[in-house]
Amino acid sequence: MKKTNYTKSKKSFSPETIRRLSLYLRNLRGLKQRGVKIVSSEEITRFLNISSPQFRKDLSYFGEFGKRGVGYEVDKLAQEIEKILGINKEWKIALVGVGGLGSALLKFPGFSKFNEKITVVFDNDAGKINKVKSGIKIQDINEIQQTLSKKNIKIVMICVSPENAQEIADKAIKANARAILNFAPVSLKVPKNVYVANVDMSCELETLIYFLNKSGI
Amino acid sequence: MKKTNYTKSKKSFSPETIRRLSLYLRNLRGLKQRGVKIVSSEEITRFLNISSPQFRKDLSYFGEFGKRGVGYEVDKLAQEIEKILGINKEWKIALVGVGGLGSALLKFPGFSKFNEKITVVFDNDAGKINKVKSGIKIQDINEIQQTLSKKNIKIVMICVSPENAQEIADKAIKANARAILNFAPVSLKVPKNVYVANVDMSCELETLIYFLNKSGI
DNA sequence: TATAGTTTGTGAAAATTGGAACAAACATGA
DNA sequence: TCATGTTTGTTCCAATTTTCACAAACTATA
Repeated sequence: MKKTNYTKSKKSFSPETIRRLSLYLRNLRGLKQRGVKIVSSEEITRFLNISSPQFRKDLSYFGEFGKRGVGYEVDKLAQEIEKILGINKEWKIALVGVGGLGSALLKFPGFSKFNEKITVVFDNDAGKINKVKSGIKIQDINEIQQTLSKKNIKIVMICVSPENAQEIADKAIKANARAILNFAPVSLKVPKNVYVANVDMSCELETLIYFLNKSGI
Repeated sequence: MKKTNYTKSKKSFSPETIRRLSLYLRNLRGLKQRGVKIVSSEEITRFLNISSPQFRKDLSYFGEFGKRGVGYEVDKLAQEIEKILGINKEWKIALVGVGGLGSALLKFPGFSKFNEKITVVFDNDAGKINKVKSGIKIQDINEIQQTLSKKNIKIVMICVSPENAQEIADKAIKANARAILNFAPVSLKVPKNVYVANVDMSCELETLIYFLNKSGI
């Protein structure tokens, strides 16, 4: 008897695939700015430390976006990846902790462009609350619950000291945050339905030092 | 005939192992500060999203550091990992670009503590050159060659705009830098003997948004 | 000393991830 | 229209990475 293929298993991809899609997207935007209309998998991966089959396979998990014998339309593929990542819609972000790093992130062009916008800012320092920074009024951290609910914000960037990071994470989650971008050098404990990404500079630096040191100065 | 074991193949480990060692170290330092003397592989991994066999195996690539039936001495293991990573000696770091992010990194406690120190700072803005920031005098970027050579600095943090990042990387490499911690959202092209680690915030954020979006808001 | 209870270190299995190869699809030019 | 050359999408295979399971080593207690 012939087996039907209804259960054709959609092969699952690595989370690394998603990270790479983000890289591809950045590159595509650069190409677009330079006026490039068509790009091949070979060209786009040439300087990315990624193989061209890897690129094609990453895309294949989500559909067919190229034309054989030709390549990929830069603009169209960029839009498709934006759709895949979900950044075709606007995402509002709350930032907690307006110290040096928090202030820098408020000005960071990588965020303010496109559809990822820091729209609310919190701090616990009375000297900062109600001041305006980069066009945004700093709110009391104790208002986080009502503000996130009212504005329906699900993403929180934590830029406070490692000692306070867990407490802030707890407050954010209580206020229905679902995703945390953590800049504090500490491991956060969160429930399973909350996503955490760590931007861990000292970890990157130490990894770098290991390989540098091993190579003999 | 009995085979000698001189050629016992030291199994090779993943680069992820190194990244995890850095995480373990941070945790051990936290435990030490809280006065904990002994820790088991189960306890230390409990909140790290890492399994306890993974922890033990990661360490096993470098030696035996625990006592069976007991666990690991917190302070001793921390020192051993510092030795493995090479951060038991002091590493001098140059920072290029004293904008918002660069200024924040100068104050970042995760770097200034321990043996990783930013000792030189460069910028190309005449208004900033020769000013002192966080106790360090900002130098002209054009002095990078002689300064890195003279002070024997091998690690460079790049905190400039994505447009200028490649040019800065080229200058740093020409000045004999061997490791680059890149904060600019761009992929750098470097020779094979230069190590690059990227701290890529927008990439992390977009990965986060993907999973958040997929989960249904 | 012997026994029971822990926890490490590690070899082997399982799972995941990346790479190579190739058929299918398209373009071009004769 | 046909042949040639190019590039994608995908299957299969190789390599890497993680997990599992358990012997070895240690403590504590009777």
